[in-house]
Amino acid sequence: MTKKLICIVGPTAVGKTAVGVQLAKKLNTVVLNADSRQFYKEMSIGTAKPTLDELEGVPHLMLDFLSIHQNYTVSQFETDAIEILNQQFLKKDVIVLVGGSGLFVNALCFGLDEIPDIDENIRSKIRNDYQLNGLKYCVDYLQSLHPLACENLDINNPHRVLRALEVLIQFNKRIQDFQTKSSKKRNFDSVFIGLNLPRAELYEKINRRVDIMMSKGLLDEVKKLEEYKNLTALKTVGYQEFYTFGFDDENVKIAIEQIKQASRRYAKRQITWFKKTPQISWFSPCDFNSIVNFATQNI
RNA sequence: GGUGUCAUAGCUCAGUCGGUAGAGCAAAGGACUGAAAAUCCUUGUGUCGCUGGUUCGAUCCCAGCUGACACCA
Repeated sequence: MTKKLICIVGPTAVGKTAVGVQLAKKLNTVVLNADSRQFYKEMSIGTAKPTLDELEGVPHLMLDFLSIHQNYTVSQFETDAIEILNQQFLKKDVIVLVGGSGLFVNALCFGLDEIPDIDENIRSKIRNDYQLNGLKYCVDYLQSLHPLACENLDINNPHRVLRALEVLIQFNKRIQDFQTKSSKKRNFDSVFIGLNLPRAELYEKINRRVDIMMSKGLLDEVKKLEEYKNLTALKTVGYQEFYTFGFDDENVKIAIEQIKQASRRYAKRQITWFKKTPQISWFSPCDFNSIVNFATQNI
């Protein structure tokens, strides 16, 4: 019998954690986390990481296992998660994945194309070039290295341009030529459960959750991490806003509104992402019975 | 009570020498392969406060009304 990974996906604050825990209990299994900011030990309140109580004794894997000082990438996640799944599938026939980071879920379920690591020197030189000379310089540089380097490339997007540059410089091969768009074969089947709510209701929940985070002590957590605000992990909704606006009363109020807004926008992007995955069956997080029925029928 | 200024997109405001209007923000939609809670792209019809008047034609000029603000009593 093929092992099953039941993936619970959807926008932030929709209620994935609770559904995941309940489903895992029902199926007597564990939860694998695929929320890229809940990896970090130092960030808990602002990432809505489930508390010990909320875990209800269900083991959670890949939660709270990294330091913000470690560089972590999607491809490392792919490797680590596959290894953990292999171990767990020795004992379990079904595992529940809970996560809002679409790229990470896809990396695990469908795989990334293999691109070897980039030399640190090349990488930092490119970042430096970008800082000094700007995006247009990088695009021109790309173009000068390969006439078709910008084909199907979002040249307005610094992340994409810098990545394309580092790959081209290191391997003398365009990143597009690494990208096969084909899925990797996995030794388990993925079953996708999408959670969503009417937009107004979701936004209500998001706003309320930010207020709850504040009452749980978000401000202290954020202040404690301020000296690391330039780390990638801290480039996160709920943290950056305070570093931008500051900590006195007036600014805290502004930052809270900004966090709510950024979270709503983030939710919107997540919905856009997951909508294009045709394998997903959509449910309301309140409709737990249907979710259980669907899950049990598909394992 | 008097005088003046203002009233245009969800918000803040431009503008039309009279030919029914456009920015920023918000919002919506989309993209996404090693920074992804990141990053990027696209999208602007609204009784131009209300009622009349002048005019071929008024959001624009005139009058009255309503509301906001300022100053004077």
